[in-house]
Amino acid sequence: MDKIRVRFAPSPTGFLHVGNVRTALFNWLFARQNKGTFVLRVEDTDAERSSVEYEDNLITSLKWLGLDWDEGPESGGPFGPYRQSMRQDIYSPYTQRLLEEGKAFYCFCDPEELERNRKEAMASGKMPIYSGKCRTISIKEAKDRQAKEKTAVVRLKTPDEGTISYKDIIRGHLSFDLKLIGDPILVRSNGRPAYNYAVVIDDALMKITHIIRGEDHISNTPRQLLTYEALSMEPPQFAHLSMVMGQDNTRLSKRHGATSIDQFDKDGILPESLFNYLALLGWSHPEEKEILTKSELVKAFNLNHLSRSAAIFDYDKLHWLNRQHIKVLSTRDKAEKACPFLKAVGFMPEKMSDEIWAWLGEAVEDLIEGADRFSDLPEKFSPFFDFNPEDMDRESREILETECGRKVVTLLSAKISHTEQFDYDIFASFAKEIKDETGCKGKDLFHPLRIALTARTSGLKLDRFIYLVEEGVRLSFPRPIKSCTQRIAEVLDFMG
RNA sequence: GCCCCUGUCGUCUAGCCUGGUCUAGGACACCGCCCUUUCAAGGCGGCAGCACGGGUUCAAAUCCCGUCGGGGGCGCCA
Repeated sequence: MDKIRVRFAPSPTGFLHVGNVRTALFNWLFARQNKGTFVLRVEDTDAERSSVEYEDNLITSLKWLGLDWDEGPESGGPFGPYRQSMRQDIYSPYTQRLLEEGKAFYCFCDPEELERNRKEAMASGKMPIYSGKCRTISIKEAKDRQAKEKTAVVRLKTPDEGTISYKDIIRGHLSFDLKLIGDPILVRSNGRPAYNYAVVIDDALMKITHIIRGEDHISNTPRQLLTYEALSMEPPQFAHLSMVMGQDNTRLSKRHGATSIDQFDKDGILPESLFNYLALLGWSHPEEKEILTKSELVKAFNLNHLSRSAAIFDYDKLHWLNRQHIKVLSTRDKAEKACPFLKAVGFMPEKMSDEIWAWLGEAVEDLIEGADRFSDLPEKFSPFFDFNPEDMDRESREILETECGRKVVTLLSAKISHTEQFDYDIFASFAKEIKDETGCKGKDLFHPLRIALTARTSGLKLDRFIYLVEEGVRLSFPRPIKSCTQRIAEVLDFMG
Protein backbone atom coordinates (compact mmCIF):
# COMPACT_ATOMS: atom_id res chain seq x y z
CA MET A 1 0.00 0.00 0.00
CA ASP A 2 1.11 3.50 -0.76
CA LYS A 3 2.37 5.63 2.03
CA ILE A 4 -0.45 7.39 3.79
CA ARG A 5 -0.75 11.11 3.15
CA VAL A 6 -3.34 13.29 4.85
CA ARG A 7 -3.89 17.01 4.93
CA PHE A 8 -5.49 19.72 6.98
CA ALA A 9 -6.74 22.49 4.74
CA PRO A 10 -8.14 25.41 6.71
CA SER A 11 -9.02 28.77 5.29
CA PRO A 12 -7.58 31.66 7.28
CA THR A 13 -10.84 33.55 7.59
CA GLY A 14 -11.14 33.53 11.37
CA PHE A 15 -9.56 32.26 14.53
CA LEU A 16 -9.07 28.53 14.61
CA HIS A 17 -11.73 26.92 16.76
CA VAL A 18 -12.07 23.59 18.51
CA GLY A 19 -14.04 21.90 15.76
CA ASN A 20 -11.42 22.61 13.13
CA VAL A 21 -8.58 21.82 15.41
CA ARG A 22 -10.09 18.45 16.20
CA THR A 23 -10.14 17.72 12.49
CA ALA A 24 -6.47 18.65 12.33
CA LEU A 25 -5.77 16.49 15.34
CA PHE A 26 -7.43 13.39 13.90
CA ASN A 27 -5.53 13.86 10.66
CA TRP A 28 -2.32 14.22 12.60
CA LEU A 29 -2.98 11.15 14.76
CA PHE A 30 -3.78 9.08 11.70
CA ALA A 31 -0.64 10.24 9.91
CA ARG A 32 1.66 9.68 12.86
CA GLN A 33 0.17 6.33 13.69
CA ASN A 34 0.75 5.08 10.17
CA LYS A 35 4.12 6.74 9.74
CA GLY A 36 2.50 8.78 7.02
CA THR A 37 2.77 12.40 5.98
CA PHE A 38 0.74 15.27 7.38
CA VAL A 39 0.31 18.19 5.01
CA LEU A 40 -0.86 21.67 5.92
CA ARG A 41 -2.45 23.53 3.04
CA VAL A 42 -3.78 27.02 3.51
CA GLU A 43 -6.89 27.67 1.45
CA ASP A 44 -6.67 31.42 1.17
CA THR A 45 -8.33 31.91 -2.20
CA ASP A 46 -11.03 34.08 -0.74
CA ALA A 47 -8.99 37.27 -0.70
CA GLU A 48 -11.86 39.21 0.84
CA ARG A 49 -12.02 37.19 4.00
CA SER A 50 -8.54 35.71 4.32
CA SER A 51 -5.81 37.47 6.24
CA VAL A 52 -2.21 36.87 7.27
CA GLU A 53 -3.19 37.58 10.83
CA TYR A 54 -5.52 34.60 10.80
CA GLU A 55 -2.93 32.48 9.08
CA ASP A 56 -0.40 33.30 11.80
CA ASN A 57 -2.98 32.54 14.44
CA LEU A 58 -3.71 29.22 12.81
CA ILE A 59 -0.07 28.20 12.71
CA THR A 60 0.57 29.33 16.26
CA SER A 61 -2.48 27.44 17.48
CA LEU A 62 -1.53 24.20 15.76
CA LYS A 63 1.99 24.40 17.11
CA TRP A 64 0.77 25.22 20.58
CA LEU A 65 -1.34 22.09 20.55
CA GLY A 66 1.70 20.06 19.56
CA LEU A 67 0.75 19.32 15.98
CA ASP A 68 3.56 19.42 13.47
CA TRP A 69 3.39 18.99 9.73
CA ASP A 70 5.78 17.52 7.23
CA GLU A 71 4.83 19.73 4.33
CA GLY A 72 3.29 23.18 4.53
CA PRO A 73 3.45 26.86 3.61
CA GLU A 74 6.64 27.81 5.42
CA SER A 75 8.40 24.47 5.43
CA GLY A 76 7.65 23.65 1.79
CA GLY A 77 7.70 20.14 0.35
CA PRO A 78 7.73 18.26 -2.93
CA PHE A 79 4.16 19.16 -3.93
CA GLY A 80 4.10 22.87 -3.18
CA PRO A 81 3.20 25.59 -3.04
CA TYR A 82 0.99 24.90 -0.05
CA ARG A 83 -0.80 28.19 -0.07
CA GLN A 84 -3.69 27.98 -2.45
CA SER A 85 -3.45 31.58 -3.61
CA MET A 86 -0.05 30.69 -5.08
CA ARG A 87 -1.43 27.78 -7.10
CA GLN A 88 -3.65 29.80 -9.44
CA ASP A 89 -1.98 28.81 -12.68
CA ILE A 90 -1.87 25.06 -12.15
CA TYR A 91 -5.57 24.48 -12.70
CA SER A 92 -6.10 25.74 -16.23
CA PRO A 93 -4.45 22.85 -18.14
CA TYR A 94 -6.88 20.51 -16.42
CA THR A 95 -9.77 22.79 -17.26
CA GLN A 96 -8.75 22.94 -20.92
CA ARG A 97 -8.57 19.18 -21.04
CA LEU A 98 -12.03 18.75 -19.53
CA LEU A 99 -13.42 21.31 -21.95
CA GLU A 100 -11.85 19.58 -24.93
CA GLU A 101 -13.03 16.19 -23.83
CA GLY A 102 -16.54 17.56 -23.50
CA LYS A 103 -16.62 16.78 -19.80
CA ALA A 104 -16.98 20.44 -18.91
CA PHE A 105 -18.61 23.37 -20.65
CA TYR A 106 -18.85 27.13 -20.58
CA CYS A 107 -21.93 28.55 -18.95
CA PHE A 108 -23.10 32.09 -19.60
CA CYS A 109 -26.06 32.14 -17.30
CA ASP A 110 -26.58 35.31 -15.38
CA PRO A 111 -26.06 34.92 -11.61
CA GLU A 112 -29.27 36.78 -10.91
CA GLU A 113 -31.20 34.48 -13.17
CA LEU A 114 -29.70 31.47 -11.40
CA GLU A 115 -30.64 32.92 -8.08
CA ARG A 116 -34.21 33.38 -9.27
CA ASN A 117 -34.34 29.76 -10.42
CA ARG A 118 -33.04 28.61 -7.08
CA LYS A 119 -35.71 30.48 -5.20
CA GLU A 120 -38.44 29.20 -7.48
CA ALA A 121 -37.28 25.63 -7.05
CA MET A 122 -37.27 25.94 -3.28
CA ALA A 123 -40.65 27.58 -3.27
CA SER A 124 -42.14 24.72 -5.24
CA GLY A 125 -40.58 22.15 -2.94
CA LYS A 126 -37.74 21.02 -5.13
CA MET A 127 -34.04 20.87 -4.66
CA PRO A 128 -32.45 23.81 -6.50
CA ILE A 129 -30.40 22.43 -9.36
CA TYR A 130 -28.71 24.03 -12.32
CA SER A 131 -30.84 23.40 -15.39
CA GLY A 132 -28.09 22.41 -17.78
CA LYS A 133 -29.12 25.22 -20.09
CA CYS A 134 -25.65 26.03 -21.49
CA ARG A 135 -24.62 22.44 -22.04
CA THR A 136 -25.83 22.58 -25.62
CA ILE A 137 -23.76 25.56 -26.67
CA SER A 138 -21.05 24.28 -28.99
CA ILE A 139 -17.51 24.58 -27.79
CA LYS A 140 -16.58 26.80 -30.73
CA GLU A 141 -19.43 29.21 -30.14
CA ALA A 142 -18.73 29.21 -26.45
CA LYS A 143 -15.07 30.04 -26.96
CA ASP A 144 -15.92 32.93 -29.24
CA ARG A 145 -18.42 34.29 -26.81
CA GLN A 146 -16.08 33.86 -23.89
CA ALA A 147 -13.30 35.68 -25.77
CA LYS A 148 -15.59 38.67 -26.22
CA GLU A 149 -17.71 38.73 -23.09
CA LYS A 150 -15.44 37.09 -20.54
CA THR A 151 -18.40 36.33 -18.35
CA ALA A 152 -18.53 32.56 -18.55
CA VAL A 153 -17.97 30.08 -15.78
CA VAL A 154 -16.84 26.54 -16.48
CA ARG A 155 -19.12 23.80 -15.25
CA LEU A 156 -18.62 20.09 -14.94
CA LYS A 157 -21.09 18.04 -16.96
CA THR A 158 -22.63 15.55 -14.57
CA PRO A 159 -24.86 12.56 -15.34
CA ASP A 160 -28.61 13.11 -14.96
CA GLU A 161 -29.55 9.60 -13.97
CA GLY A 162 -28.44 6.97 -11.53
CA THR A 163 -26.60 7.24 -8.26
CA ILE A 164 -23.08 7.83 -7.13
CA SER A 165 -21.84 6.14 -4.03
CA TYR A 166 -18.73 5.58 -2.01
CA LYS A 167 -17.69 3.97 1.22
CA ASP A 168 -16.98 6.44 3.98
CA ILE A 169 -14.50 5.18 6.58
CA ILE A 170 -16.66 6.44 9.41
CA ARG A 171 -20.17 6.26 7.97
CA GLY A 172 -20.04 3.26 5.70
CA HIS A 173 -21.82 3.12 2.38
CA LEU A 174 -23.19 6.49 1.26
CA SER A 175 -25.10 7.08 -1.92
CA PHE A 176 -26.50 10.11 -3.70
CA ASP A 177 -29.08 10.55 -6.39
CA LEU A 178 -27.48 12.11 -9.46
CA LYS A 179 -30.76 13.77 -10.37
CA LEU A 180 -30.18 16.01 -7.38
CA ILE A 181 -26.70 17.07 -8.32
CA GLY A 182 -26.42 19.92 -10.78
CA ASP A 183 -23.40 20.77 -12.88
CA PRO A 184 -21.00 22.30 -10.37
CA ILE A 185 -18.96 25.36 -11.23
CA LEU A 186 -15.31 24.51 -11.69
CA VAL A 187 -13.96 27.90 -12.67
CA ARG A 188 -15.51 31.23 -11.82
CA SER A 189 -15.99 34.00 -14.34
CA ASN A 190 -12.94 35.77 -12.92
CA GLY A 191 -10.87 32.76 -13.93
CA ARG A 192 -10.24 31.46 -10.44
CA PRO A 193 -11.11 27.91 -9.50
CA ALA A 194 -14.07 27.23 -7.26
CA TYR A 195 -13.45 25.42 -4.00
CA ASN A 196 -14.77 22.03 -5.08
CA TYR A 197 -12.49 22.05 -8.08
CA ALA A 198 -9.36 23.38 -6.40
CA VAL A 199 -9.50 20.85 -3.56
CA VAL A 200 -9.81 17.96 -5.95
CA ILE A 201 -6.83 18.99 -8.02
CA ASP A 202 -4.77 20.00 -5.01
CA ASP A 203 -5.50 16.77 -3.18
CA ALA A 204 -4.76 14.73 -6.27
CA LEU A 205 -1.53 16.56 -7.02
CA MET A 206 -0.43 16.34 -3.42
CA LYS A 207 -1.15 12.62 -3.55
CA ILE A 208 -3.48 12.73 -0.58
CA THR A 209 -4.66 9.20 0.24
CA HIS A 210 -7.22 9.92 2.97
CA ILE A 211 -9.39 12.95 3.36
CA ILE A 212 -10.46 13.34 6.98
CA ARG A 213 -12.73 16.35 7.30
CA GLY A 214 -15.92 17.63 8.88
CA GLU A 215 -19.36 16.25 8.28
CA ASP A 216 -20.32 19.53 6.63
CA HIS A 217 -18.43 18.31 3.56
CA ILE A 218 -20.48 15.16 3.02
CA SER A 219 -22.63 16.72 0.38
CA ASN A 220 -19.58 18.06 -1.44
CA THR A 221 -18.21 14.56 -1.78
CA PRO A 222 -20.33 13.34 -4.71
CA ARG A 223 -19.40 16.44 -6.73
CA GLN A 224 -15.75 15.91 -5.95
CA LEU A 225 -15.98 12.23 -6.80
CA LEU A 226 -17.48 13.18 -10.16
CA THR A 227 -14.61 15.59 -10.71
CA TYR A 228 -12.00 12.93 -9.96
CA GLU A 229 -13.78 10.70 -12.43
CA ALA A 230 -13.83 13.33 -15.17
CA LEU A 231 -10.16 13.96 -14.57
CA SER A 232 -9.45 10.21 -14.68
CA MET A 233 -7.84 10.52 -11.30
CA GLU A 234 -8.04 7.98 -8.52
CA PRO A 235 -10.14 9.39 -5.65
CA PRO A 236 -8.80 9.16 -2.10
CA GLN A 237 -10.66 7.56 0.78
CA PHE A 238 -13.00 9.77 2.77
CA ALA A 239 -13.73 9.95 6.47
CA HIS A 240 -16.33 12.46 7.62
CA LEU A 241 -16.06 13.51 11.22
CA SER A 242 -19.06 14.47 13.32
CA MET A 243 -19.39 18.08 14.40
CA VAL A 244 -18.52 19.65 17.71
CA MET A 245 -21.38 21.57 19.27
CA GLY A 246 -21.78 24.17 22.00
CA GLN A 247 -23.43 23.43 25.36
CA ASP A 248 -26.81 24.45 24.01
CA ASN A 249 -26.42 21.95 21.20
CA THR A 250 -26.05 24.55 18.54
CA ARG A 251 -23.15 25.15 16.25
CA LEU A 252 -20.06 26.45 17.99
CA SER A 253 -19.69 30.20 17.96
CA LYS A 254 -18.21 33.07 19.95
CA ARG A 255 -20.96 33.09 22.50
CA HIS A 256 -19.91 29.63 23.63
CA GLY A 257 -16.86 31.07 25.33
CA ALA A 258 -13.38 29.79 24.75
CA THR A 259 -13.78 28.14 21.40
CA SER A 260 -10.87 29.88 19.73
CA ILE A 261 -7.72 27.95 20.50
CA ASP A 262 -5.58 30.76 21.85
CA GLN A 263 -8.21 31.36 24.49
CA PHE A 264 -7.43 28.00 26.11
CA ASP A 265 -3.84 29.03 26.64
CA LYS A 266 -4.99 32.30 28.19
CA ASP A 267 -7.25 30.33 30.50
CA GLY A 268 -4.43 28.17 31.76
CA ILE A 269 -5.37 24.98 29.95
CA LEU A 270 -2.38 22.82 29.07
CA PRO A 271 -2.06 21.94 25.39
CA GLU A 272 -1.80 18.25 26.29
CA SER A 273 -5.13 18.53 28.13
CA LEU A 274 -6.95 20.00 25.16
CA PHE A 275 -5.26 17.46 22.93
CA ASN A 276 -6.42 14.63 25.16
CA TYR A 277 -9.92 16.02 25.47
CA LEU A 278 -10.42 16.62 21.76
CA ALA A 279 -9.23 13.11 20.96
CA LEU A 280 -11.87 11.75 23.33
CA LEU A 281 -14.60 13.67 21.57
CA GLY A 282 -15.82 11.04 19.18
CA TRP A 283 -13.22 8.42 19.90
CA SER A 284 -12.55 6.22 22.89
CA HIS A 285 -9.66 4.09 24.04
CA PRO A 286 -10.27 0.33 23.61
CA GLU A 287 -9.80 -0.15 27.35
CA GLU A 288 -11.68 3.05 28.05
CA LYS A 289 -8.62 4.78 29.46
CA GLU A 290 -9.16 8.52 29.51
CA ILE A 291 -6.02 10.23 30.67
CA LEU A 292 -3.74 9.80 27.72
CA THR A 293 -0.55 11.35 26.47
CA LYS A 294 0.09 12.24 22.88
CA SER A 295 2.13 9.13 22.23
CA GLU A 296 -0.43 6.89 23.88
CA LEU A 297 -3.05 8.43 21.63
CA VAL A 298 -0.94 7.91 18.53
CA LYS A 299 -0.61 4.27 19.46
CA ALA A 300 -4.23 3.56 20.33
CA PHE A 301 -6.09 5.78 17.87
CA ASN A 302 -8.36 4.10 15.36
CA LEU A 303 -10.02 5.99 12.55
CA ASN A 304 -12.57 3.21 12.08
CA HIS A 305 -13.99 3.59 15.54
CA LEU A 306 -15.15 7.15 15.48
CA SER A 307 -18.57 8.23 16.64
CA ARG A 308 -20.94 9.29 13.91
CA SER A 309 -23.02 11.64 15.99
CA ALA A 310 -22.23 15.20 16.98
CA ALA A 311 -20.63 15.84 20.38
CA ILE A 312 -21.13 18.70 22.78
CA PHE A 313 -18.00 20.39 24.03
CA ASP A 314 -17.88 19.94 27.81
CA TYR A 315 -15.70 22.33 29.76
CA ASP A 316 -16.11 20.38 33.00
CA LYS A 317 -14.49 17.34 31.55
CA LEU A 318 -11.77 19.37 29.89
CA HIS A 319 -10.99 20.98 33.24
CA TRP A 320 -10.88 17.62 34.96
CA LEU A 321 -8.44 16.32 32.37
CA ASN A 322 -6.41 19.48 32.74
CA ARG A 323 -6.12 18.80 36.48
CA GLN A 324 -4.87 15.31 35.74
CA HIS A 325 -2.24 16.59 33.33
CA ILE A 326 -1.15 19.35 35.69
CA LYS A 327 -0.65 16.82 38.46
CA VAL A 328 2.08 14.95 36.64
CA LEU A 329 4.05 18.07 35.74
CA SER A 330 7.39 18.60 37.49
CA THR A 331 7.59 21.31 40.14
CA ARG A 332 9.64 23.45 37.82
CA ASP A 333 7.11 23.10 35.00
CA LYS A 334 4.25 23.94 37.30
CA ALA A 335 6.06 27.05 38.47
CA GLU A 336 6.87 28.11 34.93
CA LYS A 337 3.31 27.63 33.78
CA ALA A 338 1.97 29.49 36.79
CA CYS A 339 4.38 32.39 36.57
CA PRO A 340 2.78 34.41 33.75
CA PHE A 341 -0.58 34.32 35.49
CA LEU A 342 0.96 35.61 38.70
CA LYS A 343 2.99 38.24 36.92
CA ALA A 344 -0.16 39.48 35.25
CA VAL A 345 -1.65 40.39 38.63
CA GLY A 346 1.62 41.80 39.95
CA PHE A 347 2.39 39.01 42.43
CA MET A 348 5.62 37.96 40.77
CA PRO A 349 8.44 40.28 39.67
CA GLU A 350 9.36 40.66 36.01
CA LYS A 351 12.84 39.38 36.80
CA MET A 352 12.60 36.15 38.74
CA SER A 353 15.46 35.30 41.09
CA ASP A 354 16.43 31.73 41.94
CA GLU A 355 15.05 32.21 45.45
CA ILE A 356 11.72 33.35 44.12
CA TRP A 357 11.56 30.44 41.68
CA ALA A 358 12.20 28.12 44.60
CA TRP A 359 9.51 29.75 46.71
CA LEU A 360 7.06 29.71 43.81
CA GLY A 361 7.76 26.04 43.21
CA GLU A 362 6.89 25.14 46.78
CA ALA A 363 3.84 27.35 46.80
CA VAL A 364 2.55 26.05 43.50
CA GLU A 365 2.81 22.45 44.63
CA ASP A 366 0.52 23.29 47.52
CA LEU A 367 -1.89 25.57 45.73
CA ILE A 368 -2.34 23.79 42.43
CA GLU A 369 -4.02 20.92 44.28
CA GLY A 370 -7.61 21.03 43.25
CA ALA A 371 -7.13 23.84 40.76
CA ASP A 372 -8.54 23.20 37.33
CA ARG A 373 -6.50 25.76 35.50
CA PHE A 374 -3.48 27.96 36.01
CA SER A 375 -5.80 30.92 35.74
CA ASP A 376 -7.24 29.85 39.13
CA LEU A 377 -3.89 30.59 40.74
CA PRO A 378 -3.99 34.36 41.28
CA GLU A 379 -7.02 33.86 43.49
CA LYS A 380 -5.26 31.09 45.38
CA PHE A 381 -2.13 33.18 45.88
CA SER A 382 -3.96 36.26 47.01
CA PRO A 383 -3.81 35.42 50.76
CA PHE A 384 -0.05 35.93 50.54
CA PHE A 385 0.01 39.20 48.63
CA ASP A 386 -3.43 40.66 49.19
CA PHE A 387 -3.68 40.60 52.94
CA ASN A 388 -5.95 43.38 54.15
CA PRO A 389 -8.38 43.10 57.07
CA GLU A 390 -10.48 45.87 55.49
CA ASP A 391 -11.34 43.52 52.61
CA MET A 392 -12.61 40.71 54.81
CA ASP A 393 -15.95 39.24 53.92
CA ARG A 394 -18.95 39.33 56.18
CA GLU A 395 -18.48 35.82 57.51
CA SER A 396 -14.94 36.55 58.69
CA ARG A 397 -15.99 39.77 60.37
CA GLU A 398 -18.79 37.99 62.18
CA ILE A 399 -16.47 35.28 63.43
CA LEU A 400 -14.09 37.90 64.81
CA GLU A 401 -16.95 39.48 66.70
CA THR A 402 -17.81 36.31 68.55
CA GLU A 403 -16.56 35.89 72.07
CA CYS A 404 -14.07 33.24 71.04
CA GLY A 405 -12.99 35.24 68.03
CA ARG A 406 -12.11 38.23 70.15
CA LYS A 407 -10.38 36.24 72.87
CA VAL A 408 -8.40 34.03 70.50
CA VAL A 409 -7.03 36.85 68.38
CA THR A 410 -6.17 39.03 71.38
CA LEU A 411 -4.34 36.22 73.07
CA LEU A 412 -2.51 35.20 69.92
CA SER A 413 -1.37 38.74 69.41
CA ALA A 414 -0.06 38.95 72.95
CA LYS A 415 1.85 35.72 72.62
CA ILE A 416 3.37 36.47 69.28
CA SER A 417 4.64 39.88 70.33
CA HIS A 418 7.20 38.09 72.51
CA THR A 419 8.40 35.90 69.65
CA GLU A 420 11.39 36.62 67.44
CA GLN A 421 11.19 33.76 65.00
CA PHE A 422 7.73 32.45 64.16
CA ASP A 423 6.97 29.05 62.70
CA TYR A 424 4.28 26.42 62.67
CA ASP A 425 5.54 24.57 65.75
CA ILE A 426 5.34 27.75 67.75
CA PHE A 427 1.94 28.46 66.28
CA ALA A 428 0.76 24.98 67.23
CA SER A 429 1.90 25.38 70.81
CA PHE A 430 0.23 28.81 70.97
CA ALA A 431 -2.94 27.25 69.67
CA LYS A 432 -2.86 24.65 72.40
CA GLU A 433 -2.23 27.23 75.08
CA ILE A 434 -5.00 29.44 73.75
CA LYS A 435 -7.35 26.50 73.76
CA ASP A 436 -6.55 25.79 77.40
CA GLU A 437 -6.72 29.42 78.46
CA THR A 438 -9.93 30.37 76.64
CA GLY A 439 -11.81 27.13 76.48
CA CYS A 440 -12.42 27.77 72.78
CA LYS A 441 -11.85 24.68 70.68
CA GLY A 442 -12.49 23.14 67.29
CA LYS A 443 -13.96 25.53 64.78
CA ASP A 444 -14.25 28.28 67.38
CA LEU A 445 -10.51 28.13 67.86
CA PHE A 446 -9.18 27.49 64.39
CA HIS A 447 -11.45 29.80 62.46
CA PRO A 448 -10.30 32.93 64.31
CA LEU A 449 -6.70 31.76 64.08
CA ARG A 450 -6.97 31.34 60.32
CA ILE A 451 -8.66 34.70 59.92
CA ALA A 452 -5.96 36.38 61.98
CA LEU A 453 -3.33 35.08 59.58
CA THR A 454 -5.10 35.21 56.23
CA ALA A 455 -8.14 37.48 56.62
CA ARG A 456 -10.08 34.62 55.07
CA THR A 457 -12.13 31.69 56.34
CA SER A 458 -10.64 29.04 54.10
CA GLY A 459 -7.50 28.25 52.20
CA LEU A 460 -4.26 26.38 52.38
CA LYS A 461 -3.39 24.23 55.38
CA LEU A 462 -1.95 26.53 58.02
CA ASP A 463 1.34 24.69 58.46
CA ARG A 464 2.14 25.24 54.79
CA PHE A 465 0.75 28.74 54.84
CA ILE A 466 2.86 29.88 57.80
CA TYR A 467 5.95 28.30 56.34
CA LEU A 468 5.45 30.00 52.97
CA VAL A 469 4.67 33.37 54.55
CA GLU A 470 7.76 33.35 56.73
CA GLU A 471 9.91 32.27 53.79
CA GLY A 472 8.27 34.82 51.54
CA VAL A 473 8.80 37.74 53.91
CA ARG A 474 12.50 37.65 53.16
CA LEU A 475 12.07 37.76 49.40
CA SER A 476 11.59 40.85 47.32
CA PHE A 477 8.22 40.62 45.67
CA PRO A 478 6.64 43.59 43.92
CA ARG A 479 4.08 43.50 46.71
CA PRO A 480 5.91 42.32 49.82
CA ILE A 481 4.48 39.50 51.89
CA LYS A 482 3.53 40.62 55.35
CA SER A 483 4.84 38.55 58.24
CA CYS A 484 2.54 36.59 60.51
CA THR A 485 3.25 39.01 63.35
CA GLN A 486 2.24 41.96 61.27
CA ARG A 487 -0.88 40.22 59.98
CA ILE A 488 -2.08 39.47 63.48
CA ALA A 489 -1.37 43.02 64.57
CA GLU A 490 -3.35 44.41 61.67
CA VAL A 491 -6.31 42.18 62.34
CA LEU A 492 -6.29 43.14 66.02
CA ASP A 493 -6.05 46.77 65.09
CA PHE A 494 -8.95 46.38 62.69
CA MET A 495 -11.03 44.86 65.48
CA GLY A 496 -10.42 47.94 67.53
C1' G B 1 -39.03 23.31 1.24
C1' C B 2 -35.72 19.45 -0.76
C1' C B 3 -31.39 16.17 -0.03
C1' C B 4 -27.87 13.92 3.28
C1' C B 5 -26.00 12.53 8.16
C1' U B 6 -27.38 11.28 13.10
C1' G B 7 -30.27 9.59 17.85
C1' U B 8 -27.51 4.64 24.68
C1' C B 9 -27.51 8.31 31.75
C1' G B 10 -27.59 16.00 32.06
C1' U B 11 -22.62 15.48 29.03
C1' C B 12 -18.62 12.30 26.51
C1' U B 13 -18.92 7.29 25.50
C1' A B 14 -18.60 1.12 25.67
C1' G B 15 -21.96 -2.36 23.69
C1' C B 16 -24.77 -2.52 17.81
C1' C B 17 -21.58 -5.12 12.35
C1' U B 18 -21.38 -11.20 14.26
C1' G B 19 -29.28 -10.73 18.24
C1' G B 20 -29.24 -14.16 24.19
C1' U B 21 -23.34 -13.45 28.59
C1' C B 22 -26.91 -6.11 29.19
C1' U B 23 -31.40 -6.70 35.75
C1' A B 24 -26.78 -1.82 29.69
C1' G B 25 -20.29 -0.92 31.55
C1' G B 26 -16.89 3.46 32.23
C1' A B 27 -15.80 8.78 32.72
C1' C B 28 -17.28 14.08 33.73
C1' A B 29 -21.01 16.62 36.39
C1' C B 30 -24.39 16.05 40.54
C1' C B 31 -25.65 13.93 45.57
C1' G B 32 -23.96 11.30 50.07
C1' C B 33 -20.20 9.26 53.26
C1' C B 34 -14.96 8.91 54.74
C1' C B 35 -10.45 11.68 55.25
C1' U B 36 -9.26 16.69 56.97
C1' U B 37 -10.45 20.82 63.71
C1' U B 38 -11.66 24.97 57.17
C1' C B 39 -12.41 24.84 51.72
C1' A B 40 -10.79 22.07 47.78
C1' A B 41 -8.28 17.74 46.31
C1' G B 42 -8.29 12.42 47.31
C1' G B 43 -10.91 7.55 48.70
C1' C B 44 -15.65 5.03 48.80
C1' G B 45 -20.73 4.81 47.47
C1' G B 46 -25.34 6.63 45.08
C1' C B 47 -28.75 8.88 41.37
C1' A B 48 -29.45 8.61 36.27
C1' G B 49 -29.98 6.25 29.82
C1' C B 50 -31.18 2.22 25.04
C1' A B 51 -36.12 8.98 21.54
C1' C B 52 -41.07 6.89 20.29
C1' G B 53 -44.30 3.38 17.63
C1' G B 54 -44.71 -0.89 14.86
C1' G B 55 -42.68 -5.38 13.01
C1' U B 56 -39.01 -9.97 12.49
C1' U B 57 -37.58 -13.65 16.32
C1' C B 58 -38.23 -18.46 21.38
C1' A B 59 -35.22 -13.90 22.39
C1' A B 60 -33.72 -6.89 20.18
C1' A B 61 -30.02 -1.45 22.78
C1' U B 62 -28.46 -4.76 18.86
C1' C B 63 -32.05 -6.61 12.48
C1' C B 64 -36.29 -4.07 9.32
C1' C B 65 -40.04 -0.10 8.62
C1' G B 66 -42.27 4.38 10.18
C1' U B 67 -42.63 8.78 13.36
C1' C B 68 -40.33 12.44 16.03
C1' G B 69 -35.91 15.10 17.63
C1' G B 70 -30.86 17.11 16.53
C1' G B 71 -27.19 18.50 12.89
C1' G B 72 -25.34 19.54 8.03
C1' G B 73 -25.92 20.85 2.88
C1' C B 74 -28.65 23.17 -1.06
C1' G B 75 -23.32 30.01 -3.65
C1' C B 76 -19.25 32.53 -9.34
C1' C B 77 -17.79 31.00 0.26
C1' A B 78 -14.43 27.61 1.81
